[in-house]
Order: sequence, then C-alpha cells, then structure tokens
Amino acid sequence: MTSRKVVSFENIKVACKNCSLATLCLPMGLTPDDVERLDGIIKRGRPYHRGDHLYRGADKFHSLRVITSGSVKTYSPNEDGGEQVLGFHLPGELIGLDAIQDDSHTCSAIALETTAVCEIPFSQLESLSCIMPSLQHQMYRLLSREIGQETEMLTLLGKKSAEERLATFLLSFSERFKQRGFSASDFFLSMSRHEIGNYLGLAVETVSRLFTRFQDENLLRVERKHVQLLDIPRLYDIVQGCDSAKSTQSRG
Amino acid sequence: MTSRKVVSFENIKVACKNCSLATLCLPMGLTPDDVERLDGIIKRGRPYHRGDHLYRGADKFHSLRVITSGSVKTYSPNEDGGEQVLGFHLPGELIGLDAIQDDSHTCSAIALETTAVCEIPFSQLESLSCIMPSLQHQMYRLLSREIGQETEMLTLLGKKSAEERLATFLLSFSERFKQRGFSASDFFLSMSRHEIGNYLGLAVETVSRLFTRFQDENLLRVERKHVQLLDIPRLYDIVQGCDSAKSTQSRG
DNA sequence: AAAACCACTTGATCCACATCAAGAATTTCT
DNA sequence: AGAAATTCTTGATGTGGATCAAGTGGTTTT
Repeated sequence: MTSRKVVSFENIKVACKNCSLATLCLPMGLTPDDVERLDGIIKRGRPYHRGDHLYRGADKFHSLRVITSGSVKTYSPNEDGGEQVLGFHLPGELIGLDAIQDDSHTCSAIALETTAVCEIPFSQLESLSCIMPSLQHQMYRLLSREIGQETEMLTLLGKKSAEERLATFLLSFSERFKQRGFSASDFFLSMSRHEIGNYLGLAVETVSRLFTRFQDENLLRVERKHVQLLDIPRLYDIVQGCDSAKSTQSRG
Repeated sequence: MTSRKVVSFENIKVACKNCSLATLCLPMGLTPDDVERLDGIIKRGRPYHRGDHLYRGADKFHSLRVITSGSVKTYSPNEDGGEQVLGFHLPGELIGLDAIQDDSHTCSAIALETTAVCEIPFSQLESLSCIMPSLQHQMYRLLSREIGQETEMLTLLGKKSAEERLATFLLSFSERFKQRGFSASDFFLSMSRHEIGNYLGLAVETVSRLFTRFQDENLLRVERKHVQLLDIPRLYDIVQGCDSAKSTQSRG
C-alpha cells in the first residue's frame, strides 16, 4: 500500500501485458493473445483519492474493478448507520463480484489512499468469456476463490479468539505483500484501528491492546500504521489456536 | 425437509423440465430448449442416507450438486478436530461452488436426512456454458449470489447478538421453506442444536436457552426439531437489532 | 502557534455468552 | 424391553472482550 513502485512507467503503454500484477490478476494463466483481447475492453481512469468511493451500495453495477495501486476497503452499510467492513483490497485484487447477482452493488468500496483501478465492463467481459474458454474458466476460479476466502472468514469470526483474529489478519497482509514483491515483515497498514476492529468483529480498544501485547511479547513492532513482524512463525502458531504458541514464553 | 412431496412422480421421467424446483435452480430463466440441453449432462444417483458424505474436504472435484430432496450440511473440518458448519442446504440449492478454485473440495458435505441430489459434471457444464450464454450468465449470478450470502453471514457473525443470530436463522428457513411451497411458520429442522450453535458461532446451551426464551415470549413454539413460528413480524424486528422489538409492536 | 479535532492508547468496570455440571428426554444398541 | 449413549435442557459460575472513561499524541485549521 504505502510502498514505492519499483517499476518506472515511462514510455510503457499501460496495458495488461506490461503490468507486473498480471500473474495475480484476471490475465493469470491466459495466453498473450487472450491477454491482448482482454486488454481491449479494460478502462483505466484517473486515480481516486483517499476517501473517494469507487461505488456505493445500490449503485447500478456495470464493471468489475481491479486495484492497480493503493488500497480499497469494501463495506456494507447496515440499517442503523453502522457498517460491516468486508475486506481490504490490494493491487491485483478484483472487487465487485458480489454485484453480478442482480446488477446492483450490495456493498460500497472506498479508497484508503491514492488508488488506481482498472475497470472491466462486465457485459463485455461476459461476451468475451463466451468466446474465450480460458477466460471463462478464470472467472469461475476467481469467483470460487472469493467464496473460499469468505468461508475462511466465517471460521475466523465464528470460532477464533481476538488474538487469533489479529494474528490471522497480520499474516494475511504479510503474505499478500510478499506475493506482490514487497516485504513480508515490514509494511504499512492503510486502514485505521477502528476499521481493523470492525473487520475482525472486535472493538477498537481490543485491537489496540492486542497490538501492544504482541509488541510486549516481541512478536512485532508497531508504530501507528507501520508494522514490523518480528516472529512470523510464532504468529502462525497463534493462528492455529494451539496454545503451544505460548510455550516459548509462557502465559497464565 | 421432512415435508411430504405434493407432486406424484409416477410416470414422470425425472428431468429438469418436470422438476418443481426448476425455478429455484440452475435452469432458472433458461429457455425450454436450453433446459433440455442442460438436462443432458445431469446425473441422478441413488439417494444418500443420513450421515452419508456427498464429498469430503480434499476430495477431487468433478461435479456441482443440487439437492433435490432432503437436506445437507456443509462444513469445513479445522485443524484441531473441530468443525465450522458453513451452511444447511435445501432442495434447489447448489453446493460445491467453493471447489472450482483448484479442482478439489475445500469442505465436506453430509446428508442430514435421506437426500437426493443431481450431479452436474463441472467440465461439461463449463463447455455447455461456453455455447449457452444464458447458462453462463446464470452461473455467474449463482456464484455471485453465494458471495452475497456469505457476506451477510459475515455481518451476522461479526456484529449480531445471539438473539439476533437465532432469529435470522429461523427466518432464513421460514423464507426458504415458503419459496419451496411449504409452510413458512411450521417446519422441521433436520440439524441438531449443536450444529445450529456451531453454524451461528454460539454454544449449544445458548441456542437451547434462546429457543426456550423465544417460546416463553410467544415468538414460537418448539418441540425438539419441530418449530412453529407464532410471531414472524416480531422475529423480523429482532433481526433488525432494535430492542424496541420487545415492546409488543412498534419500531425504534 | 494556539485551538480544535481525531486516532490511538490505557485503565476500570460490566455483561453476554462460554463453560462447567447435572439431570431429563430421546434414540440407539443388544 | 432394558441398557447405554446421545441430545437437549437448565442452573451455577467464569471470563473474554465490550463498554465506559480519561488521557495522550498527532494532525489539521486558523
């Protein structure tokens, strides 16, 4: 998220074939020819600023979106003014899949920092996927993956302790940054403690206390949005829920 | 689930075009010709008995499945022997969508009672959907709907009280039975209290106590698996989370 | 640079729900 | 049918994390 781009974009036409995210994104596994055809329907607008909405719940659905830089929060506003944070999305990730169902968005998406996206008009994508079986297959896989990820989140919210939730959260970012070529152990989180808590089903205070405790236990160093993971293996132990994680140090 | 079939199957070839579930199921919105073609790839085996697995986590994925009678629980076994119940599925519902991602099942599915299913070999479905845009569209919609439903579940587990969870659970069954032509207010639940609790992120005891309390408050009558909803509007009030639900009527 | 605001932290208290425990009602086994 | 196991209910007690409250430090406004 707040990491510098390594690649210079000078003189490079913005297109899937030149995009470093292609292996994570919709073109994943497509032939160069197919990527070219997919590229033909993609729109690239100007970036969003922090706080701008990419779309809001009940907006008419026309495009899927892939984050190309920055980060995005999706959330569903609930009846009484509150919201449920549904996810934080990094470059290469596809959002808006929930809106296919009835042609209107069921949740909102907002930029957490300066953020660029590719827009993929869905009706065109659909037509294209009819004549490109590999694209169709890729779409099915991505939709299925989204389902699998939400399933994991159900287990997190249904069964895990606050400690396990935060460890899972941190390792998820660690892995995703690593996939994108950034440090797995040193990164900036673009969302607030409040948003983390909302996402994980915890109060802000609990999140704050856990950060402090993890730091006291030398699992990480944290200063505001900047996080350094010092003991990733032990964080994985915590995620497992086996209190053997605590053996190294102790606990009451 | 434990409701009698209204339609006699004598002399009716088992096929989508004669199936009373067609409007809820994959054929929804397809032309009769298209339904015929879809029907051509569907396999119908003999029924499963209570406790039989339709598939298990890590099984190779080959088919999606639609429940045609009975009911099914899906769950993901977690590391330490426990499980997270992911859903309870009624006739017309499609399961196995999470397995498309990498050709292997990520969760398990088990029959809660005598249960019949249609199997839809996925590779054939994929081929067919390439030449039947309306089927492709239907698939995208069903996958998207699944995502939307899991999203609602995230809010349930992240933000709702035990009371709200059980009310939501009951109304979900009420609506789904109604859609299927059964009573919205009088039905049998095929799963145990333990399974309900697991699904809702609650202890068995909490579920049991809530049933008792709802009964004391004349919201419903319950005897073992048999549930009669006596005040559906008030259950909806509870789902909203406004405690004005407890005043005889009204809304905050 | 002071003022106002906001995100975050830390401590004290509370409570919804888990856990523990024991009995009652059912179902399954022999 | 009787025994054993399972499921469900109910009561007593415990606790993880919410809520309440009061700073603290950083950021924006003027």
